Amino acid sequence: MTTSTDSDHLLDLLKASGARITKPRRVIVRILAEKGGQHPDAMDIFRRAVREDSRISLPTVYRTLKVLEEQGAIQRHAFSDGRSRYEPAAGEHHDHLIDMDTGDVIEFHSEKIEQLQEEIARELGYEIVHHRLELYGRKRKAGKRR
Amino acid sequence: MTTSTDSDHLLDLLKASGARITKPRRVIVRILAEKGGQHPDAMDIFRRAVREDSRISLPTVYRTLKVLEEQGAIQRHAFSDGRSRYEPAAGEHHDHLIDMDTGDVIEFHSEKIEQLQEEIARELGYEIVHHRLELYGRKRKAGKRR
DNA sequence: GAGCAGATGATAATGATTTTCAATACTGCA
DNA sequence: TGCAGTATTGAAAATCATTATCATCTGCTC
Ligand SMILES: [Mn+2]
Ligand SMILES: [Mn+2]
Ligand SMILES: [Zn+2]
Ligand SMILES: [Zn+2]
Repeated sequence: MTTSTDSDHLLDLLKASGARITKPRRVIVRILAEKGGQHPDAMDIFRRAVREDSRISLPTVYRTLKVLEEQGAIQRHAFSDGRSRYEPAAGEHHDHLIDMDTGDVIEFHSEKIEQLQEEIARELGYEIVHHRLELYGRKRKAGKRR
Repeated sequence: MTTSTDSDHLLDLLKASGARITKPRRVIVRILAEKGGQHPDAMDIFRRAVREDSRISLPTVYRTLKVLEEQGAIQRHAFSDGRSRYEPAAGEHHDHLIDMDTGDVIEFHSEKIEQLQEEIARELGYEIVHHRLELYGRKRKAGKRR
């Protein structure tokens, strides 16, 4: 169980930024550090948070997420489903493949693609600040000819 | 001036789907087929439309855009600025580089990247239905070392 | 433990997009 | 060309996710 550690890391980032460590923030940060069910949206987090402390409000969830994002502690993604989804910014950069049937989010990374992107931007006279690469697909059915 | 032709093409697609060719639709389609100022959002289109026919309403703009999208006549993009942006689905597939300072949208295409995406999805057991690749950057300043 | 700035919850506000619904205008047909 | 019947429209209200307001509360420093 690395839960405690990851959670503490987020709290440290918060503290370092001069923010106060409040009860709601403890709960929200703990949820973000949880292993299963990644890329939750604000409502997902809110629902889980309420289970731990029924007084927590949705605005506080949003406010905490915003602070964490500004601190670079978490990342916000806007997949094509309206809401924003969040994930701790721990690991290295990666992009996402979204299962259109289940909604599952699969992470991947291609150094080749990353480099090609840089190359393209350079040729166009630009410097990439950030990018977004999302693949939307469905599981390949068995019988693949060829 | 290919304007007339492009516009007519969109109208044909509409007609083919059994939709009625109304005055507002003519105006909106004409605007979408215009050459300059591409990737307009609904409000952009609405403002231009009102100039041609002050009776046109925003909901009608949205409704027409939706019909056109369902017909595959136009594509909707959700760049990271809240609103959706539209463009005729005429040409070949391409991705976008957004100038973070000016908001300019530059189109590009990399067959290599497209193939790498397919490869990655296949390895993960998926078939790509569609994808989204957006580069956000700023113009590279002169003095580039190296 | 007191004091105060920052944080919270309840509630209203936003902004983009969609829905409702009565009035209107395309279209195919007489 | 005239009409009926239905798709489409405009005005206004509703949605949805997210943010702002503001009075109250609470970490945190001394
Ligand atoms: Mn991820
Ligand atoms: Mn484009
Ligand atoms: Zn990437
Ligand atoms: Zn592409």
